[in-house]
Amino acid sequence: MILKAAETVFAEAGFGGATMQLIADMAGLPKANLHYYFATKEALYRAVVERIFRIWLTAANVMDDAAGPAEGIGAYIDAKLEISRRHANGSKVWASEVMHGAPVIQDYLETTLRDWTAGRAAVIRRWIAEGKMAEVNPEHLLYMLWASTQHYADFGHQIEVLNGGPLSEADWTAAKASVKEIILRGIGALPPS
Amino acid sequence: MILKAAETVFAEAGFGGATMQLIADMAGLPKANLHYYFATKEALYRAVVERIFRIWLTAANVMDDAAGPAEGIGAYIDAKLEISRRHANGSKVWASEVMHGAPVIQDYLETTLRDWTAGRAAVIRRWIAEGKMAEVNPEHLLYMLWASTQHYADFGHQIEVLNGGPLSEADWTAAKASVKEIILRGIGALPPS
DNA sequence: CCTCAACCTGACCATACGGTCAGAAAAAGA
DNA sequence: TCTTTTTCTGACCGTATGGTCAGGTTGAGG
Repeated sequence: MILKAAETVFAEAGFGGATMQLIADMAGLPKANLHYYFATKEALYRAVVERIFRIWLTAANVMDDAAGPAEGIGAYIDAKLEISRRHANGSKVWASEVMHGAPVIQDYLETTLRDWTAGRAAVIRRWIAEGKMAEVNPEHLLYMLWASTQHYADFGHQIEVLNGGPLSEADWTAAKASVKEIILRGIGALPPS
Repeated sequence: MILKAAETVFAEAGFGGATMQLIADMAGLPKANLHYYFATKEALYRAVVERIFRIWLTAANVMDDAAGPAEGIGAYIDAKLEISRRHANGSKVWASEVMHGAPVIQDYLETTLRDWTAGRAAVIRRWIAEGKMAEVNPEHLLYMLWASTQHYADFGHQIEVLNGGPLSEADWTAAKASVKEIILRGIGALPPS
């Protein structure tokens, strides 16, 4: 799987640090063959980023058919942390792309992501109006959800060092519980303990 | 200022994408002169990263002499968001470094950062024991603090696109208020609204 | 068995990059 | 002023990289 190999190399070395030779080696085929499927390094990179963005958006729909914030946002946190765990490399490539000014997926940000964000912000506003949660700024809440979940992928190395090794099953469970507990209580969607 | 120029270029292009020529141009001196002050690209990069780490640690001390979590963690959030605003490039370079496995500052993670983290986790545990906040996992709380504050620097581009332009003074104030409100209420350090 | 298109590959090329170096300016001492 | 040390610079070099290309291999259709 070329895309898988490319994702790994791009995540580990960044776009500039990645070489077609490295990707080819990891995918187990000669470099020239890569150029048969992807004309340029940028084309391959774009394919990787778009693949991640799709996963990202798909998983985001768990928030849709939820009765209230505790259920909807809770499920969203679980889903995003699961992505951080299963697709850590993808998350890193995405983070890298955005950090460098989104040279490749600027249009996605301005269309798909902007629409998605506006939609979910509206849902949150509705929940607030229905008295199901505190009056928090929906956009900043969304940023916080993204930040605290993706952090486990993007800064996974740092977390592993501080944790003294890779996160165990129990560690991941604790992470999910902690993030959900703090945020849900923080937005007044949980009874205060 | 060479370090300033290097920080900008490394932040915008990543280590692999940055070139000594670009940094030299931005600093306004010939490339060969860069190599007079910094023998290799890696040496320059290391200097940039270490500079950021110092800022990062220094600002972290606001949490020290605080009576309780509302005050201490609140001040820490303010300080870290201020860093995200004033040193966005530095934050990006740090994020990039960690994301790629911390090839240069691995030792810092294992010594200074690990010690700092353990110390602050102890403070949080004390606050919990004193009944000043809810029983949350201190480590995961710290990760959440880092994530939700640094996000405004590392993903600043994405936020600006969604915001329809750079964050205004009021936007930054709202960001600080939102993050503090949700987290402080989330850890039971604020009266529930 | 032949044809043709899709798939694959070793060898090659132009370029851009990190780094070097001999020596010029400039500054600091005497 | 002369000497020495530090700072600076244009020109240059070896290498690694993205990309090309002519030709080989494979396999489905007839």
